[in-house]
Amino acid sequence: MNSSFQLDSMDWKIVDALQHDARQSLSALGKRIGLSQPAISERIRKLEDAGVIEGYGARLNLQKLGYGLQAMIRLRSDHARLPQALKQCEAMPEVLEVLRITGEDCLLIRCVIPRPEALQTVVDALAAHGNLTTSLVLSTPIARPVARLDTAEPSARQ
Amino acid sequence: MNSSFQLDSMDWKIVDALQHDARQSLSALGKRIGLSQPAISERIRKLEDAGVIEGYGARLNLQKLGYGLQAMIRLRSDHARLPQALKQCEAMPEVLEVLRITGEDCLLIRCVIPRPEALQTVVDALAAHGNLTTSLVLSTPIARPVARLDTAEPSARQ
DNA sequence: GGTGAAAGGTCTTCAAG
DNA sequence: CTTGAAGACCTTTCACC
Repeated sequence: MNSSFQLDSMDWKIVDALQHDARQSLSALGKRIGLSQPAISERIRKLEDAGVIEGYGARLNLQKLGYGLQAMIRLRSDHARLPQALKQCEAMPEVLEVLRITGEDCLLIRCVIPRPEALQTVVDALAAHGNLTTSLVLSTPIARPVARLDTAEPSARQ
Repeated sequence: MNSSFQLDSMDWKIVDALQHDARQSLSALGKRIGLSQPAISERIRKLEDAGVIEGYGARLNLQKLGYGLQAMIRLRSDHARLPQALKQCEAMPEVLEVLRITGEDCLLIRCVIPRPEALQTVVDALAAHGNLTTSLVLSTPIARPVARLDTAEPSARQ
């Protein structure tokens, strides 16, 4: 099933708490949101089984890992050359994320760069597959986890 | 300070493992990478204290959470109107990430959208702060955690 | 859906090598 | 860095409401 999962307000509290700290104990989580520990355990299991929660990961500081620069590169190419461009992206560990998007540009590529010189090799490699528009990331003013939009109950479907 | 932290190959193995599964037990992690559990514990503590590891979060499936659409919006504005634009972004929970970038566009805004109609309200709100270029995200061909670039060569080239 | 208790596993902290 | 062990904490499982 690729459709959405029905989360009630308790599920969202659990999801919010796990986004903030995925390593906290289930008993601490239970106290925080007012549910018994076995109940938390069961709900998390269901969220995992349903694929809502895909896993747990560490939030890392790219700067401290030695990646002082981040770049967003838009690639404008024709449809036939896309597979080749993606293959090139896969081969470069600097590329963390590739989005296939609508509009004049086909791909939006996020990559990390240890040193300014390293950006050149990435750009050179990608330029073979289309026209590039490269932007350096100066800062990240907003970065936050996904939240429930409707404060109303999810049963309020149109 | 804000500079990089010296990670040896063991530290990188720990970071890689924690990116893959942050909830695994430290003893399991130790067995996987060949280090005793107290040693793992101590290294993780140092990585956390140094700010390399900023926290732990859940990886969520946006589709299953009810966000079928994702959009990347570029906003081109003048410098004086940027604070106002950011304030607007902060006020919209659909906006997950805002990047300040170089180039003709000032901001790159990632947002999630539950239904197509919801994109309109986001776009309308942002359009007051500058010219928008909106792209829908069709797919995410690549999304992977950060890894250590090979010390020898920055990246494999075809 | 919820509680509470027992059994087994895990983390931290310590010693000593 | 390692092993080993003690005590505290956590998770799972179960019976039960």
